[in-house]
Amino acid sequence: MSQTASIKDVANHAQVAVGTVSNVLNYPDRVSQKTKDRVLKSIAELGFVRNDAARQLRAGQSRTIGLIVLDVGNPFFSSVARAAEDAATALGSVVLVGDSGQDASREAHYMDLFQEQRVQGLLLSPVGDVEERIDTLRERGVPTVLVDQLADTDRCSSVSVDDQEGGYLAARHLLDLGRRRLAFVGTPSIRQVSSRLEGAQRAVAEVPESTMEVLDSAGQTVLAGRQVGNALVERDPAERPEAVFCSNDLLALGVMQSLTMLRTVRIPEDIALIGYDDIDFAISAVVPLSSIRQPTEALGRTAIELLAEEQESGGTKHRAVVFTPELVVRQSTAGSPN
Amino acid sequence: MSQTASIKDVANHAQVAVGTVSNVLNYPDRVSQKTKDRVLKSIAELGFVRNDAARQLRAGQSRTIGLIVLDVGNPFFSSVARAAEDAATALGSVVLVGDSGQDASREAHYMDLFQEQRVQGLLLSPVGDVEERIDTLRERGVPTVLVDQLADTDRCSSVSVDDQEGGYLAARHLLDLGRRRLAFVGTPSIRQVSSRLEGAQRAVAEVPESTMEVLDSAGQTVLAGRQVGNALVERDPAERPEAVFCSNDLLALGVMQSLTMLRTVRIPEDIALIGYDDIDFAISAVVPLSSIRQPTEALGRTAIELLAEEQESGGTKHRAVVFTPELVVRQSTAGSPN
DNA sequence: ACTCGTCTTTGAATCGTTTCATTTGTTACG
DNA sequence: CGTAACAAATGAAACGATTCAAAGACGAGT
Repeated sequence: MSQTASIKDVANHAQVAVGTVSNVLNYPDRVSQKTKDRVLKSIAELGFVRNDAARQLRAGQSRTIGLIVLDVGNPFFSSVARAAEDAATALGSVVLVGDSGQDASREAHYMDLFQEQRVQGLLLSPVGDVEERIDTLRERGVPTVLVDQLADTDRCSSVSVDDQEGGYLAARHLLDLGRRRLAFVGTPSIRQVSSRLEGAQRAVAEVPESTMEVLDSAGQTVLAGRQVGNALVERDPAERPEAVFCSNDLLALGVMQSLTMLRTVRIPEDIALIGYDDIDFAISAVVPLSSIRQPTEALGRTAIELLAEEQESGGTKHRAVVFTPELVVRQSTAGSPN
Repeated sequence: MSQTASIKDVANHAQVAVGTVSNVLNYPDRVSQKTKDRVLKSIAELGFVRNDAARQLRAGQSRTIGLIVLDVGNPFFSSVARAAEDAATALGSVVLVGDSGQDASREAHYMDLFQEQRVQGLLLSPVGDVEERIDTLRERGVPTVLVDQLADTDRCSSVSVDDQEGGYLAARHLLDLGRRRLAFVGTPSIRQVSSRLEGAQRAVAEVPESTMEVLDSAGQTVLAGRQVGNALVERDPAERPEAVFCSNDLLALGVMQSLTMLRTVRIPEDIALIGYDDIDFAISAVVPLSSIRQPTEALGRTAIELLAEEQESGGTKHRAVVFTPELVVRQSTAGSPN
């Protein structure tokens, strides 16, 4: 009683064969009402709970989908995760979330773990170069969908948002305000970030006399943003950029904190500031933050859909869905456009 | 090759017995160097990956810990979850996170799921009345630790923060500012929230002429806060409270958005506002938000420690750890104290 | 050459399900 | 009354790892 009862215990207690108990659980129609009642009663009395490990072992597959994100603390990812969970639940699956924290070894750790768990599939927002590993996974029958990053459709499916376009929109917006000396804050080693940077550089290239410096941040968190912000505050005012584009809202909020802390810098008058992701907290910032909105629910939902397609096709057909980002203008970039 | 190789395949390929392969994996010392090399080579060639289901089945236990939180989107919980994950990783376990969304049926769903997975233990931030269910779990050998809620030490362990004290601190602070007509915003059906409310009421009882109305919000999110805020804005100014205490920062930020949107209400002059949790975003709000800080890392870490203790004692000894919250004063409650 | 002890290796048994070919039971019909 | 048709129940055989008693290999000591 103290230890969990097995299906065999239930069978003994209900005076039936183990197969019958299994049928009650999985194919209730095959069992007569009378037997069913008896078995269910025994299940309740013994407090029987299915052993998922045994079930999986037999089935050869779990009902589990692995999701590896760059940072669960980032509302962008928790929103994507939530959407994916909901979509998966509707299909009778469960999503396990792993947080790589932008660390390639933690990412690898979770990939190994999920492989051992024989997950149905993997949703991955990659840190490093994972193309080879994904090939391996596919060979081993673990379909993978890249999330928030475009993939070759030869290799695997992906859902993403056009980061170049988003970067372009952000920088173009800053330039349209009349700002010429821009700064980009982020960690370009992440592919999404470098795409946003490229887009921004394209916009800068279109406007004569405009420049953009790149400030590499230590991570993509509020804290990292604060550090960059402090560095900006310490600069000679003439050396400060006129506008700052942060590769996500967390960074932007951190930068904002530092800039506004000592009231030496005014936003947007002295420095216009724009983030990326349009998280819920952007609107309620000290200075409501302009941002680039991404459709998080659609990302999460589509990721699950694509995974289902991969499974159906046996991992042969891949599809890349790309959403379009949207500029959201708020006070942090208010000001007379030229 | 396309399908995953089993330990038996490896054994054949390396010309050894299955037991030897298992030993290479689990007790490398028992195996001679020569054999080990050969087996490892076969493992690499066949791309063998351990099947966790089979391992668990045999072991009777998984290396998994279940964590059910009220809302992963809430930075408070994602921070606790992160700390718990780190602590668990150090012990060689993995944390699976389930989001109940403050819904008792989703909570039950995850409890069932984790039970089927035969988790090592459960960390639970409960929505409804779970005491009975916890008794059942304990009987079935699943130790449970309540997170962010005090428990009878007869039944199970718990890590929590003194919510009454936190509520008292918040309300007392508002009263000390000279405010007399307070409002409390939250969902008192959640135990943590009702404790905070009780603490606040204790403070109000200490100050003559002071009152506090209770505004029941639909959830504990930014959106729910916005709704309450809108209702306050629509009130006749004379009917509005002089100070508002929200049972968490998300609600407070939502209320703040509504109040400051139309600039009809000034914070803190017209309404002083305080939240709870002191999430990272509180400091960078339109009006930097006063709050009650909780030690999230300590909560997560301690939860795992207590779970380990439960396991060692076989679920007989329980312990309740209670941390003390801390008032953090920012601009949203600035003003001359009386 | 033989025994003893140590170090390796073996392979059958086990964990708890699901599956499926068989057996058993029941009803209907000629 | 015999049997065909169908429904319900059975139980042995997987699934893939770990465990452990037993067997095998090998060198040292007598």
